[in-house]
Amino acid sequence: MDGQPSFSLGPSSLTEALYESVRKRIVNGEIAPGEKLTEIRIANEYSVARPTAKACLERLTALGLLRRTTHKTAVVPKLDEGEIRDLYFSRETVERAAVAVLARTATVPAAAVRAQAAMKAAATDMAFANQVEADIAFHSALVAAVGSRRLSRMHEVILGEVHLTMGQFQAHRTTHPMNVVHEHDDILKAIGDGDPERAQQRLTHHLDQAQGRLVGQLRREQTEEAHT
Amino acid sequence: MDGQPSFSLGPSSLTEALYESVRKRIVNGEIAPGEKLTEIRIANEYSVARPTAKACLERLTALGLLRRTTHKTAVVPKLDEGEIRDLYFSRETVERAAVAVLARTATVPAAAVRAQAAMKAAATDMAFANQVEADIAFHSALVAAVGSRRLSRMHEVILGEVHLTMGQFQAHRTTHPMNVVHEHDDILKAIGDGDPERAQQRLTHHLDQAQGRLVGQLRREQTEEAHT
DNA sequence: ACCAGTATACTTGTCTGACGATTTGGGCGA
DNA sequence: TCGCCCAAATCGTCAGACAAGTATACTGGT
Repeated sequence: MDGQPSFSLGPSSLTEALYESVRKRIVNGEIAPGEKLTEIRIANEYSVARPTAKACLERLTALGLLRRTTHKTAVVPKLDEGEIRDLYFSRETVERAAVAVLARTATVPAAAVRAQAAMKAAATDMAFANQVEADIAFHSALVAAVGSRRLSRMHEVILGEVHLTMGQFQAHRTTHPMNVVHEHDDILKAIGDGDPERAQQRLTHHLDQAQGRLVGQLRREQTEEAHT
Repeated sequence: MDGQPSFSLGPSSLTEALYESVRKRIVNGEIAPGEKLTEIRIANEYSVARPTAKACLERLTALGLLRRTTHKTAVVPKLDEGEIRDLYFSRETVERAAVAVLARTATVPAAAVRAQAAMKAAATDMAFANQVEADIAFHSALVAAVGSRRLSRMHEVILGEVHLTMGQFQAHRTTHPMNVVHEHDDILKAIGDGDPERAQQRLTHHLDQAQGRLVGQLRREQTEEAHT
């Protein structure tokens, strides 16, 4: 698949490249939730040694992108409603702090506005994958602009699970993406005006909407599944 | 919640036991900051294979308890003032969210009051190590009572670095521990009264005090170091 | 005589292969 | 039909060899 060396100054380390590749496949939904991911399978698919695959699975497990108990096969998790709520509670905690800090100095991250532009483009092209990508980039830019290494690290883990869940529902996506774009704009506007309270309020609203869409999708899927 | 097993006989896994042991040695300051921690050293000290030691060091690096760049030896970090501020900013973000949730339902965690009792006992006995331990347990109980797996996971990482820093300064500790006990009591009181705003305010005050003590200690150490 | 550049050796990290321990699933017997 | 036993598969651990980077010592030049 990865044809030429092309540029592929892909992470100098082999384990790093492997990790990134598997991570991408998981969050993009290429590997279905509940699917068994054995060390041997990874080792064969990528032609690497098993310990290398093992290290990769351990890292992904630590980030919550895989579930595994001792002596059992790792599986990609399917987040239920309770876990989605937990995830978004944690996400809200981190991002509220971030936008408050940014609004206090009226700092609008350049990377966030770039992500917004990319999202609008993806919305008109109906490119779902790019949409999700841009959405992640937007929120990531918000937190990164705070300049706190630890906050960014926490957020990265959270966003990993968010990305995973969005990727799993990506195929059946129905809601119009422009709503999301407008909600993002509202947040940036509040930050630019130096209004921390409004920025936090807008962010909470946006995340509540997103969470609602996910939970709704999940319920729809479950009822549909019960009919089979 | 932390129900019965409570025997916690050494983790069945060898890697787990090794990890816990090394972690304890680091956060307790038994391994000085700046000290080189090679894989071979760990392997020899515990009579385990190199890959096992490697996995251990990788886990600790991921948690921020070790710093390592490619092809260089892992060292236990010495947090400078900027990093301590970053650490406490992240800590405040997480714990503020926690106490707000608890205060909203006026839920005072039983584990927290137990930790308070332990802290008072340690204070009268002048047992520094137990003091730090109880302090960590108190804040950990606060977050755990929220019931959010992800918030607890983030907090665990943060507290690891906090523990590390406190352990490094533990020897030269001068401030009276009763101040800390009273600050903790204020927080619990506000939670019990169901007053989220005051609980957050008390928490922020407490963390500012703690951060100030650490930064002060750090500066004193540096000037003292410059005289040699 | 001192400084800079280079080459060598040591340390460290990474990758590969194999063995033992444990859990899960299926088949046989009661 | 239920329980026990066996077998297959998977995970955890150990041992070894290769490649990369860093530090040190040496030599040449100033």
